[in-house]
Amino acid sequence: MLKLSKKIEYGIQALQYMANNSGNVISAKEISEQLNIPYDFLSKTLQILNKNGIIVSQQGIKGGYILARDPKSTTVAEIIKALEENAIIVDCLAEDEENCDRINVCTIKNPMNKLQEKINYLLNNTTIAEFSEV
Amino acid sequence: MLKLSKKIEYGIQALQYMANNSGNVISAKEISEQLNIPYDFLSKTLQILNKNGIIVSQQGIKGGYILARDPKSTTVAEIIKALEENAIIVDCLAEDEENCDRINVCTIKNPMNKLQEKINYLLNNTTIAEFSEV
DNA sequence: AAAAATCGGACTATTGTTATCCGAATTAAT
DNA sequence: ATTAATTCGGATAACAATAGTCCGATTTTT
Ligand code: FES
Ligand code: FES
Repeated sequence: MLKLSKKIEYGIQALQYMANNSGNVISAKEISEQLNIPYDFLSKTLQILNKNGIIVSQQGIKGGYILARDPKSTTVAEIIKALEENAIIVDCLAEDEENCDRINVCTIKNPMNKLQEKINYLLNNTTIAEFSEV
Repeated sequence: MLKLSKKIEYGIQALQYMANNSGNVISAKEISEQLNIPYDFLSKTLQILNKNGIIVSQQGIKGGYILARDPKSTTVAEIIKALEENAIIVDCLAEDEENCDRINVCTIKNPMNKLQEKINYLLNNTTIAEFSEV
């Protein structure tokens, strides 16, 4: 398994939708209906993206969200991080490496790290803008 | 999340161990003890790798496993497939694409596929041999 | 015959993901 | 002021996937 969560998938799709409607405040309801994403789940996702600076919210009636930045400068890596997830392929590459109870028997850390860095490069170099270009 | 399963992680580490002891038949018990991997779980993993041609088993006392091929020609992508898992980042890129109930509202298939292909390239070009070079 | 190993199926425990619910706060329009 | 539409935020439930365990059968060497 090497799958992105629905939170990330929906998040990216929602950001893509917002990028394609830039200038307008878009409500969670609109995105939910247009993209057939469960409303409550999407709301949570957008709230997290707002909290972490990827989008800006406007509360109250007529409220909704707008992209905080140029789609060209928002990377998939940043979105994943903003959604409070990560893209780490094996436990031992997590920040708190000392935490891994396999550290003493681990013989794959270095080679796995090479692979990880290449994946990071891809995620750091794919932006929301690329999702807008259909 | 973009994590490899323990089955894959243990599998790769076990193959790496076998590559470093090539020529010898290695038992699941030995690998389990040396690498501190749960025996039953590892056994299952090795049996699947055997069934799908990555390693060759020898039954009975003095039995165990040997790599079926040159470590240089066994890729991570092949290992994942042999373990009957996959490395597909979003559902809609699975083989049975028609199966995805979001196909009609999906606006991310093409861009996600580009990312997927780049990841596939990495997995197809990383071999067990690279895990042996410490 | 015994011992040490693979084989294979079933099962359980644990965790992680996905989805839902509900009440509170905010804001615009009436 | 009131109402309506929205975001906010915490709790919880339903579901799925992962990880780990157990046990008996089979194979093969000694
Ligand atoms: S498995 Fe934790 S250090 Fe590699
Ligand atoms: S989400 Fe299934 S086709 Fe894209």
